[in-house]
Amino acid sequence: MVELESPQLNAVFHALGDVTRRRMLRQLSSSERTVSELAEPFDISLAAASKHIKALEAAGLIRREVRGRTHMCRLNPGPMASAHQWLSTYERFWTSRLDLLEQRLREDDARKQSQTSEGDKE
Amino acid sequence: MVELESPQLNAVFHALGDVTRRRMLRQLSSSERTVSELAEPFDISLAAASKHIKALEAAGLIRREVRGRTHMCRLNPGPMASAHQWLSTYERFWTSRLDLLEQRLREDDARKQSQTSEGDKE
DNA sequence: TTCTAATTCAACCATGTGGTTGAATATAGA
DNA sequence: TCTATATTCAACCACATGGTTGAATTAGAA
Repeated sequence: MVELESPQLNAVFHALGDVTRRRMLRQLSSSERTVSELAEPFDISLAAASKHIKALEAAGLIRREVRGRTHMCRLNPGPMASAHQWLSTYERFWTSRLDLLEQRLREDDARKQSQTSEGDKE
Repeated sequence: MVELESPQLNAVFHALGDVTRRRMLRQLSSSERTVSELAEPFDISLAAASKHIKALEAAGLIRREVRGRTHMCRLNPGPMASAHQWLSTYERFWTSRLDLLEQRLREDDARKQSQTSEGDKE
């Protein structure tokens, strides 16, 4: 059910590649917040904060519920799970020394059967 | 030991926010490759590929070993582990319904003690 | 209705990004 | 030594990004 297509991942990783936005997510992990509440800790204009929030929303990382004139934002964890899952593919590379040995063997293997049939998708 | 400071995370997430670079990492997960080997599947110039590789290197996601005139690249998993770990902080938000209930309670809690002492760092 | 608060929009700016091409560098091989 | 290969560098371009300011929009509150 978790989507791993590129456009989504692009947006998610891009959104996460900014400290301000990561801090906003951190804020939302304790409770939902309005736009002004999210903007408050930062020394930037409300308009700038609004743009950051739109980036998070575009990546699907947050959801917004308009209540009168205030916009209430809350975390939407799905895309984070996708990113997490994408990274998990590489988990064996950092987990154990044993896996490292295994990897070496697979490398030799791959090296033997020259460059026929590149199964790499993303 | 895993570093979670912002500049590193910025570079890592930024590097991951591009399909070409993610595909390059995918290639490197089966075996180490030279610059030209990494560039081959893409319809871009070698110079462009070289830039992508530099971005991955800057993020610490790959290591390069110069062997004569060829540059051999291999995966460096550490920073991926950092990103993975960063995301893990939010794991409870997507794992179980029970955690979702717990989160609601924490939200109410946070809401009660107004906005005093924002402990949010990133 | 009128004032004020919450948020976005639009225009603008400096800088970054991903791509190009052509030249430069350095090494392997004849 | 001469030539071909592997890679980077430099200059350039179009467009995205993150920021600004000031005006517009919308909805509570008086």
